[in-house]
Amino acid sequence: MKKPSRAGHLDPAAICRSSNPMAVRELLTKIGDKWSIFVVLSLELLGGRARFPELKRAVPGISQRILSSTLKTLERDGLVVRELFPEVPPRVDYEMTDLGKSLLLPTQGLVDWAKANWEQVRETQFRYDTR
Amino acid sequence: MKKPSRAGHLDPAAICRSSNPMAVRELLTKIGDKWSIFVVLSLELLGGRARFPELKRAVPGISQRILSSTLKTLERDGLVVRELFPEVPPRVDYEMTDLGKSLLLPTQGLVDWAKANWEQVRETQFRYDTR
DNA sequence: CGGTATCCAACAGGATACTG
DNA sequence: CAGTATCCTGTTGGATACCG
Repeated sequence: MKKPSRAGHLDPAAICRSSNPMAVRELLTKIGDKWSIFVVLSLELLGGRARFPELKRAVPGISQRILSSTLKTLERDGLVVRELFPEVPPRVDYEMTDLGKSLLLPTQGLVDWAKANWEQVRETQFRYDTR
Repeated sequence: MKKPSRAGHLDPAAICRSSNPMAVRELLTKIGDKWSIFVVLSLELLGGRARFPELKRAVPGISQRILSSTLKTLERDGLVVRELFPEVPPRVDYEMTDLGKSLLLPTQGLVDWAKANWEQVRETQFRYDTR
């Protein structure tokens, strides 16, 4: 397990040097898309394992096509696993992997930040726009 | 200051309930775009304050137009401040705000995750693609 | 049920040229 | 110097219809 970075002081140089910075951007682009975070969080909310229509209900507003492609990307990345039961009608379970669950933890950091500061961001935007 | 969330167990329900979940997605979409993170990190790397061409040099590959619009968005969000010196030729300084700096901290969590797990993600992708 | 195929609108962002 | 204007392309994602 990786230990959480000690707070206090942050070294942006270390951030930029750490492995390849592209990984960071790719990760952010990936989980920063319109639905991934919600799908991951909803799947965890459903106990870490759920069927397609359960997920669809748990993520209001998502279309079938987007849920499908989002899950495929998550599966490709190893964050969820897909299990097909060859029944009629077919049934598919999606389950969080340990890797997927491990991503929830740092995500929490951003959630906390958004929770703590988003209102201020909105106000700043408003002031900027109404100048 | 917000205290880092205690590890051990994570409550996704809390994540989903925390303020509005839209804030989280908007934040991720924002910093998950192609250049924002690099601009923010580079600005911090340059000591938290820099001029336009310094930033441009510090972020290889970014175009003038994109750097400009990225900075404008960051300014609108209150993550950086823009200071114009009415000289000829004009000169503009960009500086990180405390809010902007505070975002670096949770970002570090994702950086750590990417550093620790990205190779595994790539391998998983490769295996998925070559099936 | 759990998708894929097709079509389309919106937007991000790159190249280039121009301006106060 | 520090942008903006214009043009253009690729990608994201929404709607709908069809398939095994």
